[in-house]
Amino acid sequence: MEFHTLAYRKTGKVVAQLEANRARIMDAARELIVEGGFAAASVAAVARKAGIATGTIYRYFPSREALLLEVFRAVSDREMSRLEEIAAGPGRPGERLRKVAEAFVGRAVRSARQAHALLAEPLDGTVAAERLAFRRRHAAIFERLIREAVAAGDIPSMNARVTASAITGAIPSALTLYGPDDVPSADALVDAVLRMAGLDPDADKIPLTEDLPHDQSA
Amino acid sequence: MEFHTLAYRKTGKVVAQLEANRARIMDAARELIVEGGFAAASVAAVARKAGIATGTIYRYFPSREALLLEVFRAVSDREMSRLEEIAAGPGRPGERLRKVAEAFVGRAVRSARQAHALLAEPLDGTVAAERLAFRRRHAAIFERLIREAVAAGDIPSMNARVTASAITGAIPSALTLYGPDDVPSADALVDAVLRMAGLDPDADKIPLTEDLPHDQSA
DNA sequence: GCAAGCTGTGAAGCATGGTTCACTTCTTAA
DNA sequence: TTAAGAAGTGAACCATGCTTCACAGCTTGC
Repeated sequence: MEFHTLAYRKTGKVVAQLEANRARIMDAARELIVEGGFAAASVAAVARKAGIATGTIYRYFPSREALLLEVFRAVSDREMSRLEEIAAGPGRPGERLRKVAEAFVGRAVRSARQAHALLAEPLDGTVAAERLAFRRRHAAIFERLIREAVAAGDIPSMNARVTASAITGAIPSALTLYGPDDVPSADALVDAVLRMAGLDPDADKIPLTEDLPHDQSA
Repeated sequence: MEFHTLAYRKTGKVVAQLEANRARIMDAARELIVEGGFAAASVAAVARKAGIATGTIYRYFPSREALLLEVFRAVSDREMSRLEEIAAGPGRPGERLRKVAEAFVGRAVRSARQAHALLAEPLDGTVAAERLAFRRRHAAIFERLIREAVAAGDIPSMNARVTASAITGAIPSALTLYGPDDVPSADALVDAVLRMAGLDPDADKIPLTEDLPHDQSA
């Protein structure tokens, strides 16, 4: 048995370079997905956009599927944590419900193509399962808020789970039914969502005296 | 120039046979789609299920795409005309709105897998465009009813198009979010849809002349 | 029965696009 | 400077699945 000298060891510079490359690949994939859907994000196209050879992709990701999955997760996690933050924030449940709906709709309207890719673009395999999970997290946020709002007496009693999953589908549908370039009024959509949740969309447009800052119930 | 005798001409029996084969191919495709989604309806699989050779498919349809498109159209047209019939029927707009929602939801719940394939299954190409058209027809039905209901004073003023496209997505979402085997309560879903359209779901359960509003402002 | 014309066949052809791998290029430590 | 080890390369490989086509088999009119 002989001791080999280690002629090579990753140094900080190389590690940074590798991480940068990984990020560049993910960026390239994300841009392609946003521009042309998942189908446009072929391995060859991603490599070209990232300025590397196709084979190099496989130094960073075990498969195309894994790459797309990671991109999807990164984007959707960012979106989701924002909504969860609002949902957990201060204010009456009904109020927070409105804020979450506004944030969801507003974000989706502002970056319509990304929202389309995230929510409506046809896709398959593991990524499809991930999207389902993503939408369920959406639904879970609304479901929880609806339960709280019912308990607080802000809205009438209803099936929270069904209403939440309906809302979760209503928003993407309204945004995408007429294409990513013909996006509807965000306000009108938020109003529709609030009605479905049993809230009066006009309730806070005329500021009422009843705005007691109720401690956030959890 | 010479006249050739016509040694062969399609007879009624043959024509009937051809039509039967065509129908058998479409049936096979439809069943495969319902069972396993569009991906499961490969040309080879359809041929096997129909009891013919793969090449024979192409005697009846110019391409796989065309076959799937025709199957999709046949199924969705049947669904759609039922809804349009109800929408055009008698009764107040709000009443018809409720009936359409009930029919849509009820039908989808009863044949959950078919509804899933029709509404949520990932697909691509021409069929994707056809589904969009299908969903737009759904939305158009609701949009028209909402306009009528607003005009009749049954519901408050709202953006009819946005509300309609939201409803159109809400129903499939609620039905599919937890898989085709865990279908939610149809009643709860109809209630949610009615609330979004500004109707009180309980309005006709207890036949009051004047419904006392829920005290929903705290 | 026979020839013309149509339908059925399924293996081969082909397109697409993910994946691999032998090779080159680069980085590091001595 | 040199050698070990790692990263980059891209053409070839391969899997999937739609489509074609030369041929066999059937139906019809005479």
